[in-house]
Order: sequence, then structure tokens, then C-alpha cells
Amino acid sequence: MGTTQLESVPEPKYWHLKTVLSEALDSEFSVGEILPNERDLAARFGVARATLRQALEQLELEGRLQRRRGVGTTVAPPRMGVAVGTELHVWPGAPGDAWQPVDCVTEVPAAAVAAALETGADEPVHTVRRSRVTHGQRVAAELLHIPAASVPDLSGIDAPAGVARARAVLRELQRLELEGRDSAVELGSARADDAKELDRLPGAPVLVVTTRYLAAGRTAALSVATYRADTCRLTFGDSGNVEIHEDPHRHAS
Amino acid sequence: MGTTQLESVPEPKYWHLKTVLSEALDSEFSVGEILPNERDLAARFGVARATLRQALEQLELEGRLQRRRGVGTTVAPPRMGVAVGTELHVWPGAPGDAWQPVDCVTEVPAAAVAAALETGADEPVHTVRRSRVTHGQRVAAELLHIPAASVPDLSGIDAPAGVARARAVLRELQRLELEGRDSAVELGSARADDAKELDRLPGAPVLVVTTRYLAAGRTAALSVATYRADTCRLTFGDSGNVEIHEDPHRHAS
DNA sequence: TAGTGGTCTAGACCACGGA
DNA sequence: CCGTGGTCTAGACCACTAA
Repeated sequence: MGTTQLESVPEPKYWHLKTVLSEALDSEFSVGEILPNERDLAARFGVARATLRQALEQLELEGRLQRRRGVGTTVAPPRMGVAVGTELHVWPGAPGDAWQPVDCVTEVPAAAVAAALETGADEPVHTVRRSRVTHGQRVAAELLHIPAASVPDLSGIDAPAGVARARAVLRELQRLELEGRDSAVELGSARADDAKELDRLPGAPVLVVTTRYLAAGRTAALSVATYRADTCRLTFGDSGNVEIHEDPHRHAS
Repeated sequence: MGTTQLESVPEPKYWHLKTVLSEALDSEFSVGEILPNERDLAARFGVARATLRQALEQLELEGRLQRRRGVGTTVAPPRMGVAVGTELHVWPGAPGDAWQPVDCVTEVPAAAVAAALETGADEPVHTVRRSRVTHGQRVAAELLHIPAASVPDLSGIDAPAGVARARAVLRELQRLELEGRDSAVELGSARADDAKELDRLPGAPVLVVTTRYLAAGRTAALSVATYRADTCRLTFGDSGNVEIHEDPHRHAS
């Protein structure tokens, strides 16, 4: 036939759309600027709204866009670097750490937490809730699990819960000698409570950082911190922290 | 009215669906088992297929499911821990590292890479492509950028590209003294080339690990590694590496 | 109250894998 | 070839925000 078949691998529309939008963001928009609404954009590109939304979702996942219901879609600033792996051999709650205690409860934890802490099934655990603010933005929410056995001298505190108790638990933790630490990062989706704390909808993508603190040959504390994946880049520096100004991954190929 | 209004905050259908499916996966399915197809599942729960797919997407994002076109949806095994932050003060390509060189080209890089390397705009850079296999699975693809100035004694090599040249560049790199390193982790979506290497569709969620290697007071190499976010948990241990058996994040709350 | 993004539907067709 | 998940459409209604 006379028809040429160049499109041997037809690219999905939303993928092509994402590329076009991405280039437009680089050249025609500046940070914080509001994009046209989804219905107009879809009409302009001649696609259904659902298809446009698929492209926007990808761009939001990559931290290029920010969407807020009732407001609109704006161009996101570059992701902020958030230090996670520095301050070796320091307990949570040490002077100058980036976290702010919010609450504390003491109870027998869920089975998964007990297993990670290697505690007995009936052993009570203090769970401190903390939040992290960087550059004026709430970037992470944390649950810090501390077996009651790790902080035995908590007798003078009568507060059954709340910030006061959280501070007391953290203070007692400093008395132990920290022997080591290991962390893991994985992708997750925000639970309802974390989503509220992070000002996102439930299910929003988050980076979950799980850290075990070791003392006296056992796990003395377990931190599960959820960071906003759209706005954060987690940095693990073992040398001086230098900012990488532009993302080499974005434009490569 | 006599009708009670308990649903003050109506939960989205796909969110409830995700919870139900998640519990079913825990109790009624085992790893590797094939779920009913999407049309049957949607009918069984009385929702449109698109709504069901929204729930499945979330579960896949959390590493609970694996979906393959033409095959079906299966229950995913727990995420594998992949060491990323150990082996301090070791160059890429050192004996025993987990990466396998695939290719190497030498050319003037994209602007973003040049900026991160702090090289001049016209300075050539070796780009080594490597892939990482763990537990028999391709888990990551890497582009390793090395300024030509970091490996000046590359004269005896006549191969213009390919694995041989990659090995030669890595070998030369070992002659420098590594002074430090810093890494960053962020969420991204797989480019077409990485997706093919990782056996995923383009746009699949990945964890992008950017590492700068420092020597002689400058950036001697820059690694951009993309890990499959669905199957990997990146571990950064500064003490012995101990596996966390079950994810404390999954079941909490 | 008007306009935004978020959810949901009931279809259709396509690309891929295996029999 | 058939069955799977992946893409796409053209609507509808809801939840939220700001004026």
C-alpha cells in the first residue's frame, strides 16, 4: 500500500501529553503559576478529561505539579532536600533535631510493630507521634515506638498522654548509649491520619523511612516516618551536605 | 427524620475497596496466586472496572500486587531489601559490588548532568550503563557519569563503546582516592529505556537514587540509579544489616 | 454561589501473552 | 485464537475553596 506506517510503536496519548506539558512547564510557566483548569486543558488538546488527568497525575508524582481541590493546578517548586541520614549516633529527641513531638500514648502495639521491636506480645510500648517542618512546610509525620523496657525510669511522670509525656520519654531515651542504626526507604501511600497531618488526600504517595535504633544489643526504638513524596528528596550524606541544584534525572534522555 | 446519618464523611468507593481487598490478600491468598480478572472482580463488588482499577493501582503501588498485561494480577511477595548505603569509601566497580556493566559511551552530557558534575559545558563525560540483579531479579538500572578528567589514563583502550570500555573506565576509577559520598532518594517515573531494562511499563514508579562521589575536592562521578519502587525496599545500614521481617507500616492503624 | 479538582460509570478498542 | 490488563471516551455527580 502507499500508506506509510511510521508509528510502529504507538505511544499512549497520555504519555505524549505528559511530554508536551512537561516541556511547556519548562519554557512557558514559572513556579507557582496556575494552569488552566482540567476541562479547558482537555479540550485544548482534544482528549477526554480522564486522559488529561492521567498525564497530570504523572507530573504530580514527579513533583512538577501541585493540585488542590477547589483551587486549581499550580507549578510546583523544585523538591526540597531533607536530611535523613546525618547526625550519626544521635537519639531521636536530641537537641537540634528536626522533629517536634505532638503526642504520646502507651499501649501494647500491633503485632507487626512488636515483631520488629522483638518485644513480647504483651509488652507495653510508648508511641510518640512527631511531625517535621522544613522550610515552613510540613514534610513528614512519624510514629516512634519505644518499648517501655527501654525507658524504665519514667516514674516521675504522671501525664498519661500528650506532649509532656512525649518529651519525658524522649528525655529518658538520651540516657542510653546508641550503638547503631539502620534505615530503609520504600514507597507507600498515606494513611488517613498521616494524610491529614501532611495536608494531602489519603492514598497520596509517600516515602516511608523505617529506622531501627540499637542499644544494649537490642532494638531500643523503632521509627516509622512518612515523607511527602511529591515535595521531598531525602538526602543521605556521609560527607558535607551539598545541594544538587537541578535534577539530572529529569532531563536525561 | 428517622434515618440515621452515620456516614458523615463518605469514604470513596475505591478506598474502601482497597481495604477490603487488602484484608482478603492477607487472609485468603498466598504469594504468587492469581486473582480473578478485573471484569469479574468489578462485577463481584458491584463497581465499574475503572473504580476497581483505582484500588488495584494503589495496592500495586504498595507492593502488594503485581499486574502483567496478557497474564493477570498476582499476589506479590514481600519487598526485597536492597542495600544502598553500605560499602563506605568504595568506588563503583570495586570487587564485589552488585552492579554489572552493560555499556559505555563518551560524549558531552546534557546540561543538567554537566551542572551536577560541575564540569564545563564542552567537557566530555564517560557514561557507563549498569544494571543490578538481586535474588535473580532485575531491580535497578543506573547511569554512571564520569568526567573524562577523572580517568585521564584511558589511552590504551581502543574500544569506542561497549562493555570492554565500561570495565576499563571503572578500573581506572579505582586509582583515585574516594573522599566522600552523598546520596539522595526521590520518587520518579521510569523513562522508556529504564522501563524496558526493569521489565516494567514506561511511567512505572521508581525510586531514583542520585549519588555524588567526591575525590580531589570535586565530584569525580555521579550515579543516577532507578530502582523498581514496587519490589524494592532500599536499606541504608550503618550497623550490621538485619532484615525487618514484616512491614510495620502496612498494618499500623 | 461559582468554579475547581476528585470520584464514578458503562461502555469501547488496543497490545500483549500464552495455548 | 482467546483472555488478560492498558488506554480512552463522554458524560455525571460530589467535595472543597474562595469570593
